[in-house]
Amino acid sequence: MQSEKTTAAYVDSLRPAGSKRSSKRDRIVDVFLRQQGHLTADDLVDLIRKEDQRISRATVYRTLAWMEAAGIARKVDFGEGRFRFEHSYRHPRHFHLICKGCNQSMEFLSSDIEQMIEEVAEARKFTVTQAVVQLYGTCEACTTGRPATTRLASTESLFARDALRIAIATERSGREFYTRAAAMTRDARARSVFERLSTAEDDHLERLEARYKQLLAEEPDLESQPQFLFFRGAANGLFSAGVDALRNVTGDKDALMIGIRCERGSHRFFKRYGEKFEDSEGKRVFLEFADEERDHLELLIREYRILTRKDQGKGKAGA
Amino acid sequence: MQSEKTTAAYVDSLRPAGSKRSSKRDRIVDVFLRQQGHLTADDLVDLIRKEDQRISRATVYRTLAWMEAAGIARKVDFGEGRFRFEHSYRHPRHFHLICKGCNQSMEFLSSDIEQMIEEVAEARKFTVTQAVVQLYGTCEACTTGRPATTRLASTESLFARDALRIAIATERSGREFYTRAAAMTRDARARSVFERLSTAEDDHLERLEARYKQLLAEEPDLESQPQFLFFRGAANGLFSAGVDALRNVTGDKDALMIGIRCERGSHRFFKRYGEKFEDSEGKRVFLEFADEERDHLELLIREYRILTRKDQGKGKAGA
DNA sequence: CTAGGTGCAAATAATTTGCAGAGGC
DNA sequence: GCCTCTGCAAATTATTTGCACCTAG
Repeated sequence: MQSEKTTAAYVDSLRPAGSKRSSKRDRIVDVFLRQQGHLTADDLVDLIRKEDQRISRATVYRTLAWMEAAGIARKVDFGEGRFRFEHSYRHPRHFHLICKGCNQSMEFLSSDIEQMIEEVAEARKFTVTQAVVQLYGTCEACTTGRPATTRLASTESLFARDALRIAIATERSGREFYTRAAAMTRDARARSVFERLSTAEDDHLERLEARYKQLLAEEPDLESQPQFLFFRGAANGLFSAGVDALRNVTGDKDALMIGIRCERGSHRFFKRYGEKFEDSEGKRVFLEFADEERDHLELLIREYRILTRKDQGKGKAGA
Repeated sequence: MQSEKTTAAYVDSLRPAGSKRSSKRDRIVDVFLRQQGHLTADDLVDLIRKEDQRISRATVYRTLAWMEAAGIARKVDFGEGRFRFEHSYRHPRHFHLICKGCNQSMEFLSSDIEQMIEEVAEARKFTVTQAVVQLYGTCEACTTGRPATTRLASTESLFARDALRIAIATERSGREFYTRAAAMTRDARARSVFERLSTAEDDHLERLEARYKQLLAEEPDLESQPQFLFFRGAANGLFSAGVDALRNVTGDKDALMIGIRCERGSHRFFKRYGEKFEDSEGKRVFLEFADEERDHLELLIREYRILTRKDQGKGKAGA
């Protein structure tokens, strides 16, 4: 459970200027942040009433609107004819699976869907501010008997777990890519760059694996929980396509170009998913890695330019 | 504009058993089917009242529920706190872009998103009955000035246009694939199969192109309308990957195998999109092509088996 | 002191329902 | 004649608002 201090700091960081504090609102926000799942306004009123009878339904509605404006709460619509609310604290944006049998909702995220959405929006010149993806149907528990899965882990933990898995696969494939590239590269400078990056990826890999272990130590049942983050191309690491491509490659420049492409994808991945956390340490680690991948990227580009100049020099000399 | 006869037949085909007809309901259904776009219950009441003052709001609500149950109407929720309704007649299922500026909604479809959704559902063992994808934001007209694009074409026409484009690209790439495969194949039987299929694809191509031209003749501005159907892998035809793959191939069996894979994708495409039409001639054409592609597929598989037996025979004879 | 914030009760807004009468088969 | 459909008005549900009072800065 999160300490009150942490959520208080979180709320303070979002509290809009020119709004006065009030004990009622603080109490509502506090109760709301202690919940998980998707509450209706009425659910929240009931929860509040357990702690304080003197809070009116109107105030709860007003506070919900206030929290939404502040970015503390997100309004979600499951087509029930009323809204539900989920909080953003340590809770990245996501999509929903909604079971019509048990009225439970599950969360997931798909990089691939997000990307397709961006492509559609771009083609239509549409600026997306909010993407809603909701799959209605029947969950596993309702289809089979009723052994409802133990749903314990927070979205944040699941997100961290899956993002780390992808990151680890990426670093692993990156290490392989750079090791192979170093072995096949003739240009000495380029080779030493590949060697350096191979070592760097190895270092990242160790840190990520340590973090993954730590995560599992904190929540041992995390590994058995269902997949949350879907990211097709990255299941084997963002460099795995590059490793394949390396096989049909002859020049050092080609290897650098492949590295650039992979590294760019990798940078984007860490940046994008680092930013997905509304708040957390995971965010810090991912953004730090994003920076390092960007450094790698720049290094590769620099090296590519040098090699290109060399070739041109040769070309000119030869001509 | 659709003839009344056609929509009447459509409604009759969906009318549930044991329900009796009534002039009021018929009138409401008729008015509803004449509209396009997403109507609120109130919009519909207003429209009805223009033709008949004696119809009550309750009846409209009840008829809307009746139409939804019959599959004539689809309830859509744009998070406005009330529902809207769109009809299914000649109107395939789709996703929505919703502009918060002008409250207009646009429709689109993405094969890729649909596929990702299926993958997520399968991984979570979730049975999806309805997939909602809604992108909220600002449309082009609201972002720039106000030259609102002429939105005239029906979803069905746009769907037909884009599906035909993909189909044409697929047949074109299929023809190229089979022509090349025939040229490089040593086995006489297999070669003649490839030649036959090349001719078949050429025939399909002509028919599809004729249909496409006809579509444009009916609605000349169709080509300038925005993209409706998004299907990444198929922009260059479902065989284009096969054409590429053919370059790195040596055996006749490999060529057959690539053909099988492409043909399977192509069959799926025609089947899936043929079925998307709630009702139409496009459906018939697509399903007919799906059948023919399935025949191709079976032919290829048969040929593949024969070639495999030959090889085994040789292998045994040689051993 | 003054701009918010709060409670209460009334207002809205979309949709549903009970009931008595009308109408199709 | 029976069962469904319909109109009307009242009920229900989720949410918002007017207004008088309260409270933090």
